[in-house]
Formats: sequence, C-alpha cells, structure tokens
Amino acid sequence: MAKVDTSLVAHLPLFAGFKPEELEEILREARSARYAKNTAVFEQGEDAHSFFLLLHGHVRAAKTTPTGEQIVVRYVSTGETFGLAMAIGLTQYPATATAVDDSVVLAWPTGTWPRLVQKFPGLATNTLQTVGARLQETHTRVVEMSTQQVEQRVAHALLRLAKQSGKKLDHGIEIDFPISRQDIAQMTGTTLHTVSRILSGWEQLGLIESGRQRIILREPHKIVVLAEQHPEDGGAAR
Amino acid sequence: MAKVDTSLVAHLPLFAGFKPEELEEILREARSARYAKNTAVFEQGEDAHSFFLLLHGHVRAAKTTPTGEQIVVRYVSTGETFGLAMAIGLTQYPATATAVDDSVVLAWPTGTWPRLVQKFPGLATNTLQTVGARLQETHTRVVEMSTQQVEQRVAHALLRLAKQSGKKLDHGIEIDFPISRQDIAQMTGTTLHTVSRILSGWEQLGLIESGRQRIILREPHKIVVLAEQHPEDGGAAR
DNA sequence: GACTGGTTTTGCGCTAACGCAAACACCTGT
DNA sequence: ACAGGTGTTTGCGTTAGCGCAAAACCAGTC
Repeated sequence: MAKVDTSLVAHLPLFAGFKPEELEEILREARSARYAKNTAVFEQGEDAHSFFLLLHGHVRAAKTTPTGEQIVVRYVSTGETFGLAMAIGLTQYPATATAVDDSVVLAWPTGTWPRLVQKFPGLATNTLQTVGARLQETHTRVVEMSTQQVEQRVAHALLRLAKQSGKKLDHGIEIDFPISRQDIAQMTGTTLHTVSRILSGWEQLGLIESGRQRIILREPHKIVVLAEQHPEDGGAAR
Repeated sequence: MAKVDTSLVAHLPLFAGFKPEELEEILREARSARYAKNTAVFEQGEDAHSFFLLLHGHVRAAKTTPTGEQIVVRYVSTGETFGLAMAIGLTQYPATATAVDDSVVLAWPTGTWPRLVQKFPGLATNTLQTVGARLQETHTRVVEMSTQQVEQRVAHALLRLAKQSGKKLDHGIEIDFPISRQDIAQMTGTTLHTVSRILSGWEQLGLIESGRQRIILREPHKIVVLAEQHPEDGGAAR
C-alpha cells in the first residue's frame, strides 16, 4: 500500500478544515488502485465495499435501466469523490463507475466510514456539501430537460464538460477525455443520431472541431449563446 | 414560542439516535409558524434565513427558470425537512416553497445550524442520508425523463404522490392535497394539456376519478402496469 | 497492408407531444 | 343569484426529434 502524499489532497473540499496529522490518519485507511481505460471500478447493484476519491484520470458514472438503456449520471474529475453509497445509506451501488481513461483512485473500505465520521465529524459536513452540490446540479439537469430543447441541452452539456475537464488549446478548449456522441446523448436525454446531427451542424459553422470521441470547442462564447437562446425567443411559460 | 412536544418528532429520521434531552435542546432553538394555503414559506433567491421541518400540511418546492417556466422540485410531506440551503453550502434558497395546504412548520434560524451540527454530529449524518435519498430520487427522475414517454412518467408521478401522501378510501387512494394538471406537468416535464388528455383518457377507462385539483386512483395496480409498460415493449436500448 | 469492430454520418418517414385557441366547469366572494 | 377567476377539456395543425437503415469512417490489430 503506497503512501499517499497528504499535500496532494489536502486542498480538496472533502478534507477542508483538517490538520495534516488528521489527514494522515484518514489516508492511512485507504488503499490506492489503478483502473485501466474502459474497466469498471464498480458495477450497479454490487455490494458497496468501498468509497473512492479520484486521484487521476476520469470516471463515468452511469445507470442502466431495467430495459437496458444507459444514462450517464456524471463524469467524475480528479479530486472528486464517488461511490459514496454507504454515506447516503445504501448498501449497493446505484450506478456503474467506469474509468474512461487510465485512472488512479484512493479507496476506503465501506466499513471505515462510520468510524471515520465519528472521529472526524467534519467529514460528514464536507460530504454533505458535496452531495448537496450534486443535488443542485441534478435539479438543474431536470429543469433543463423539462424546459429546453435538445440543442440547448447539448450546448450546456459541452460547456459543463469543458469547464470541468477542458484543456485549453490555442485554437479552443478540448474536452480532456474520450467521449462519444452516444455518451453525450446519454447525458442529455436524446439519441446518438440527434447528437451527431447537431454536432455536424456546429462543425459546419466552425463552432467546434471534432473527431472520434474527441471534441474541441472553437467558439465557446458562441456556444454559450446557443445554450441560452430560447426557441422562438422571448418564449412564454410552459 | 410554543413548546413542541418531543414525542411528536422523536421518531423522524432527522432525529434518529438522539436522546430526549438532546432533542429538547435542539427543539428549543426552533420557532413554529403557520402558513396559510397558497402562501410562500420562502422564495427562490431569497437569503436563507431558516431551515424547516414540516409538522403539518404540504409544501411544494418549485424552481423558476429565467424565462419564467416553473418546475416542481418536490412535494414536502409531514415530517420532512426543507429549505436546507445552509447545510449544503448555499446562502440563498434555490427554489420557492409554497404551502399547498394550511401548514405548520418548525423553523431554525440558519445561524443555529453550525452550532447544532458541531454539538450534535448525528444531525449531519442524518441530513446526509436524507439529502442522499433526494439525490437518488432526482436521478431516478432524470432517468425517467430520458427514457420514458410522457404517459409512463405521469403514471409514475401519480404513484409516487399516492405513496407519499395518499389517503386510503374504500374506492381507491386519494392524493391528499390540492394538485392541478399544471403541477403534474411541472413534475413530469410536459404540458398542462398533455396531462389533461392523459388523465381524461384514464378516467374514461375507470383507472382514476378526478376533479378540480383532486385525483383519486381507483385502480392503482393497473396504473403500475401502465408505468412499467414500455412503448413497443421489449424495447431496445437508446 | 488488409481486416475488423466500434463510431459517426446522413437520409427518410413517422409520430408523440407541443402550441395555440376556444369553450367549458367549477368554486368563491359579493 | 351572479360575476369573475381559476382550473380543465378538447380540437386541430405543426414540428422536433425519434427510429430504422445504410453507408462511410477511423484506429488499431494480425
């Protein structure tokens, strides 16, 4: 079990307000692990044996419906926690987590959570903040899905991805991990085909540049306009 | 400031694991208040001055978009907390809370939260559970909106409402507070008109009985079937 | 360097659901 | 009893986006 440098994680929201020695103690309980691109960290329905902190890479959390459709719940970026099933009172993972890039995680056995929280109440309040933030984001998503049309939703999704995991290039912002049209469809509640059409359109207009599982925003500002623009603008309430 | 009977609230998840005297101390910090039908408990964007526990009645939490559309986030039932902005790191309420029935709440000034949590760490973990549960529910909603069609979504919404706030009658289950087609539309991401058409259809078939802001499920079981039935069943993945 | 499997593009027909409009029921207060 | 307002129903034309199908594309692999 490799020792984790506290300085690498000390600034994370999860550990806000902790002293170095406390941090050390918490980290001692975790093991680190690598997951190669396209391997599962855990599967939906599986017993929640651990909770995780992503140190490196990107992880996709997705839910599968009884009929087999998949919905992307979120993309986890470096520094974020995931698989918190235990903390929110679940014994099984509610989604599947897959590394979309070679990734490195810290994993705490689920059983350590009650003990850690008892000893370090700040963990609970910090986690409450992050779960609360996710709840907000998910509500935003519901609102978008209810009120906006597909093109706006895709625009928002790209902007969010760019913000979260964008790599600045001189000719734009590149989304920093492999992402397919299918993935974007599953984030926005539409189909692969519709996403493809929309992105093709944008590429014509020079707003983006894209290839196989690769998207570069060339004109982020114009995409913001698209995202905020309402169909038949000045639009009335539903 | 009226004294609140601890026995009325002791069993609530929020207070799980607390001793009567602790409970007493927590309750001492709260004031109780009444809100008449159709009055706002707080408005979206307003400074989060308090957080609440609903003792009696029903409260609707809804978000308003920049363009004026409203989306119902959830209906709060007796015993549930709401307006937890502070706990999840917000200084303003992210939604508007309106009493849909004459309602009674307990209200804690936002400023008491840090102190209470510090003294009673169990509050944080209990709240984490409930916020986690809400996150799950919201994810379910996203999945439904992405994969199901309007009729199924409306069926699910009614079943959830019936479960949460259903009053058992001999000829069915009545949703225990005034709810309009508009409200249901805002819960399911569709329009008033479409909801009306669907409910009319169901009424023809004898599945429900309904009137002005009033819905009775006469054949809950058949509605479950509707909710689970997939268009062109055996349906393929998106 | 051809093969193979996943990804993307594009065309075309179809339909679920929207949007608008108008009429209608019901409840409340005067 | 009546008026006014809020909620509901229903018809009708329109359309955004789905679903299917087929082709083109691309990146590794053998």
